[in-house]
Amino acid sequence: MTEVRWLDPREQTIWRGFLGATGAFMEHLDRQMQRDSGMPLAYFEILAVLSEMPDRSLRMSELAAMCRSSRSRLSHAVSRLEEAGWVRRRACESDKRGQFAELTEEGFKILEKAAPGHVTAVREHLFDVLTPEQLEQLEQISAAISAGLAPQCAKAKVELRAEF
Amino acid sequence: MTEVRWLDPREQTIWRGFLGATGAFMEHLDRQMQRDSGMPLAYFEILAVLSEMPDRSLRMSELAAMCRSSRSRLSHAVSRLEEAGWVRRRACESDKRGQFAELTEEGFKILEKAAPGHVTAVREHLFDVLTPEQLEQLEQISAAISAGLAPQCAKAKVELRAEF
DNA sequence: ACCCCATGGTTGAACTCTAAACTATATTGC
DNA sequence: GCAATATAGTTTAGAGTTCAACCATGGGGT
Repeated sequence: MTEVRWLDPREQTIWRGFLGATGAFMEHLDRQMQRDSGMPLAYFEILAVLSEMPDRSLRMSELAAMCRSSRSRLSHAVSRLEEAGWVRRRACESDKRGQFAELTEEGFKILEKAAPGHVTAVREHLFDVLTPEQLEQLEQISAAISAGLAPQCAKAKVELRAEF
Repeated sequence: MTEVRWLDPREQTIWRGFLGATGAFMEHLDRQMQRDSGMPLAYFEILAVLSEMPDRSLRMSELAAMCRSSRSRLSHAVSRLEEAGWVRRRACESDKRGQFAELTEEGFKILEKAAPGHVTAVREHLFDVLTPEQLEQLEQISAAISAGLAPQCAKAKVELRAEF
């Protein structure tokens, strides 16, 4: 139980800047998707991930992992997408607990319509505003943050077990 | 109406890395706050911003701007925080449409309790995993993204006017 | 074979967020 | 001074998310 190391003014500036930039950027992308294609960005990501899979289908839990989504959230989302006719569920033969989510033909068409606007927005507000060096740096920074987070998840699991 | 410039594999990697890192990081902070202090990160930010103001109070719209929140969202959030007794609304004398949100003594205490865990998490997963040079870079990158987004907002307002 | 627990996934309730409509006050231009 | 419009903030309805509880199947150990 040591003393808290508060953020000094310089760190505050960096932190607020980071929050502001990523927050505004993500919000912009989400709004763009909602406005132009009538779905939240998270749903677009589901369609996008599915479209890149052989058979355009994936087990629910794998899909959740790829989309950084909880199982519950994905389940709700897929239900919604299923109602829209863009995704269909299929049982898994080898594991009867399992479910596949599969992109429908209609879902693929919707994805094709939505993708250009999304990619354009990403390019315009990320790749076009950063220099090649900055992109390199951003890659390293992202990697470092992810790496610093990974043990945390592992630790959480261990602690869960340790409760007995 | 020119051709879409799709992301090449390298750009895809950077983009996915960025999404993964920021997504996981923010989610971690949100979960930490929810678990340890029973409120979403967004609510903590409201309390934090208020606490730094003279009189610990701020007009609703200014508060919304500082928290990168819509007016509607802030209104809901403040209602919730008011129920909890952590914030109180006060009418504005000079502009009778206006409202101040003011941090209560109890709200300040809650904030003091929640802050150490939050700051520690931010430090642990951001400042401790990046080198001083990377922090510098991140600051520049954030600034560039924000700058690239700012004209967009201005443009949106102009277009709104142009509809007449 | 059976018990125990882990895993895959869904569900329902409570909560948060968004968008649009709405009220009330302020401001502007004639 | 008044109509038109802009601004501040709230409200309502609907959509999305979270959390915990839940069902069903799978996989050991004994």
